[in-house]
Amino acid sequence: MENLIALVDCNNFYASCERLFQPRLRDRPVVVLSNNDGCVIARSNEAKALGIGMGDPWHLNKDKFDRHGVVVRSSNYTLYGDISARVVTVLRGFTPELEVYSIDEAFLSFEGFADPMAHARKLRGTVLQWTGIPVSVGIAPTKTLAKVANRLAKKGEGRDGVFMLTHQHEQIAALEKLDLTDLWGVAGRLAKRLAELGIHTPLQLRDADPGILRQRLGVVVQRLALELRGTPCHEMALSVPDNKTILASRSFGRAVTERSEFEESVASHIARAAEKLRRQKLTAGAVMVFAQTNQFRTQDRQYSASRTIALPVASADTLVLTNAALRAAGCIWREGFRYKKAGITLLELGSASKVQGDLWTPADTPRQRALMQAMDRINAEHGRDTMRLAVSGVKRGWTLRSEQRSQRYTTSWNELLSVD
DNA sequence: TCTGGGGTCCTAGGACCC
DNA sequence: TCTGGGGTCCTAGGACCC
Repeated sequence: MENLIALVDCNNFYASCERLFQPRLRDRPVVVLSNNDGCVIARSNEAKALGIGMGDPWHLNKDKFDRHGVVVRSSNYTLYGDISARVVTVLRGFTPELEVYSIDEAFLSFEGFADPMAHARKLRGTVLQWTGIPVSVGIAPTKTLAKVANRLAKKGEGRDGVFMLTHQHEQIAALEKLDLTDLWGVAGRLAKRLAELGIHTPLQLRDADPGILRQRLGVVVQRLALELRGTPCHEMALSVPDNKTILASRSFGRAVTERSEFEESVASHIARAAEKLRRQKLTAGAVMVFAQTNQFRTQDRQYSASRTIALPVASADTLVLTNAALRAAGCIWREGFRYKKAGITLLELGSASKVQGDLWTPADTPRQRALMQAMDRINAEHGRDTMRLAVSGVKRGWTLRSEQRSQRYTTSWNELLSVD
């Protein structure tokens, strides 16, 4: 069987974690609350049966929870992260290729296994035995179909929490049981736009013309439809990529009107974000601060704003340059109305281009040498190994920012290159 | 009074450049 | 100096996921 993917999903993960160490919570409705005990983010099956919804605010439901004897827990992410790692360790024993998709889900390549169902059942039993966490397994040729299979496994289709969708007729039968918004990647807005195109069911989406989907709704929806047909569009990501953003945010919990209090909050959030950044051994290319008013107070005028400050940052062997800078350095030249890039591997990194440090060695021109010397000089002045050359909109002018004090230097290109 | 926090990817549109 | 077309860069925002 080619390209079989298993999605392993922990059942009611946070609630299951709480139960591990509190046996008295077994068979009782359990909910786990978000950071500030604001709203429900996990529910045991018993809690779901009481009609408690994902995201239900606690302060509006306290009475109901009391009435039904619901056990309410604050979240403990350290604990959940630890148990998640244990589950992943067990899963690694069942496949050579695994993608950790979220704290409670992983995609496993089941390619080449003689009896995937038996393998999955064994996996499920082992995870439960070794970690105490119940999981469901969905198996299919694509990630999107594996999600579908997993969903049905949770609903009791298949056997022992395992459900497989290998044949087309099975896939079609499965899709007939779902709504559009049950699909991975379809929420309310998209469902509405699909409906405008006359697509109301997962099966209709599966059989829609991919070219028209692409044209009308974008590449994401096109991929989704192809995946539903069994054509993989999402590769397995075997290693965990570096974060592209790190966010530290909190709701205030009450109205903040004093500037000083606001500033204090911003400072502490930035400190927390920076801690995460250092723990992951990353550097930041920019800092963004945002704030918004309480969207639930619809009687109030709403406001939101954000500011971003670019930081000049690069690892020791990487320079971050814009194309304009490369062009100026003679690495990119113009031919007619076309630009050509000379022997450079340009990796798109956000909207800047990331250029490997050895770029300068093979293509060594006087202009490039001058640029490097100029940058060296400025770096030396500010005690940095590397710096970013940012191109401002000033005519024939370039803005350099040192990392140290975010100072700005505006100078002409020729002035920059006049190295003494 | 109290309504989460942390992510990813894609697209549209304007400024700017040559 | 004018011209037009096309590319890049940047920002904001939408949409979705867990």
